[in-house]
Amino acid sequence: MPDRNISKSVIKRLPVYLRILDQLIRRRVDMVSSKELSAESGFTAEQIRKDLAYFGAFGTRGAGYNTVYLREKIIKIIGLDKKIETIVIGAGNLGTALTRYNSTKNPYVNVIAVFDHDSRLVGKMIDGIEIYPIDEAPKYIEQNKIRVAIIAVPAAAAQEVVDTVVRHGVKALLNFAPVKLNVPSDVHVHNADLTIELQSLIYYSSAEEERKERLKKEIKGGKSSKTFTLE
Amino acid sequence: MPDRNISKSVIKRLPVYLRILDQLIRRRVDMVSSKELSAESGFTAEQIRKDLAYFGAFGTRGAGYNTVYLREKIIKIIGLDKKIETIVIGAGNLGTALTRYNSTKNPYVNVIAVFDHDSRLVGKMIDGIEIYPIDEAPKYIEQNKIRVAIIAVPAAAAQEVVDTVVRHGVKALLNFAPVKLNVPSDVHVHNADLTIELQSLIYYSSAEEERKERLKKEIKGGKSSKTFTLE
DNA sequence: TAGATTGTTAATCGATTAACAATC
DNA sequence: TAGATTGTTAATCGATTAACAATC
Repeated sequence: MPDRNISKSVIKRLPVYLRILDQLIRRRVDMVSSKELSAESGFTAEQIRKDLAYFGAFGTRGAGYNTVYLREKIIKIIGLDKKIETIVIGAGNLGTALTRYNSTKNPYVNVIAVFDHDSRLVGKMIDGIEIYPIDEAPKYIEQNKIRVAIIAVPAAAAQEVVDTVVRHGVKALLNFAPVKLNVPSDVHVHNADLTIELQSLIYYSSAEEERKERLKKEIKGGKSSKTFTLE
Repeated sequence: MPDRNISKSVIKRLPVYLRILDQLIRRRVDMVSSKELSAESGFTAEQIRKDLAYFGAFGTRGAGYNTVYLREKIIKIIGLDKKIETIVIGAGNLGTALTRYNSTKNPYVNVIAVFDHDSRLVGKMIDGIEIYPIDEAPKYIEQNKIRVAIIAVPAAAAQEVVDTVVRHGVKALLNFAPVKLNVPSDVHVHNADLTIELQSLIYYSSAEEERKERLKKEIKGGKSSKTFTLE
């Protein structure tokens, strides 16, 4: 797997391709072109070809990509070929919903334990997944070689929790707490701050903005509000 | 408010600045430098100054930014100065959690109604917010001039729901459904696909990757894993 | 062979970083 | 005045887009 410094943007698009391939395979589609992947993903065909080319030549000129083969390749690139197990820290509303959501929607990653500070929650189950006391997280992480954790604790508690899990081997974090987390340089954090997402949307929702946006787009080349669909 | 084509990346950073300012004001801090904002946000001081300068000259040379004044300015820029009301479509696990989460964590945006297809959920309350039948969404959106909606329905239902809400005036969408939504060019979509976030993290969690990442960073100038804190 | 579509190199675009004059 | 920090312009970097030769 050749692999220099692939950018974050490329890596974030890979799971999108994977999802589309899963759908195509379910529909028994054999081959797919970058143009068709573009229609389904919203990314340009050139970008898709370039993204894939970072990792190898997976397509057939004149024909496109074999869906099953490309899917396998992407799974290997991301690292989803081994069983991936993760934990959720925080069994509040969000932690509970994320745990449930993941178990139905994510075929590649399993939440195998939830941790919480609140002793009243400990021992309860979320979709068959047990809630453990937060103190047991270090041992659990080490024994189960957990590398990825989902942080769904209040902002004030997040840094301490993260320091702990990182100390015991976690290398990547999906952070829902509204704080900047400080981590060693070999640990990756993806922030999924819902408040910030929602607030920045407001900017685009006002009437004046619409006009300006439309104007900008029209000047740029007048792409009429086209929709992307598989042709 | 001068305002050409400010990039999405800039707009996404504004709520981060806002959150930090809120914290500083709560701590009765009067002035803040771009360097201090950098420490709290993780963005560079240059970038912060540049971001703010797109909208005006809010600082004082030699002294920094007045927290209260800058907060007010950012609120105006984003459009959070008017009361912002939004709706959640989908009262499943995720929709429910998002509704609850927002009411405690987001001081600037209110979820005022939830909609669901399932008649067994209709009439129930989530933190004092009522669940309505999805058919009532069009009327509700128009009467309450809703411009922003949060989509938390299954992938298969998302496009239809979005078509409907957009037809009745929604201009910005926070989409949790794992599908590419097709919308007119004057409507904005932020995708918050948790599955994709989590999957792309896996790439960064493997042992080989760590080595490469470390290597890359060391070559680039050996920033030791420093932590950012307010000095 | 003709048509289609990849893989890759070159050109463009945009965003970040660096530098520094302005000025409190 | 000296020190600090902004606002802004210029330089750099990186990512996207365009173009096209390779080839099925």
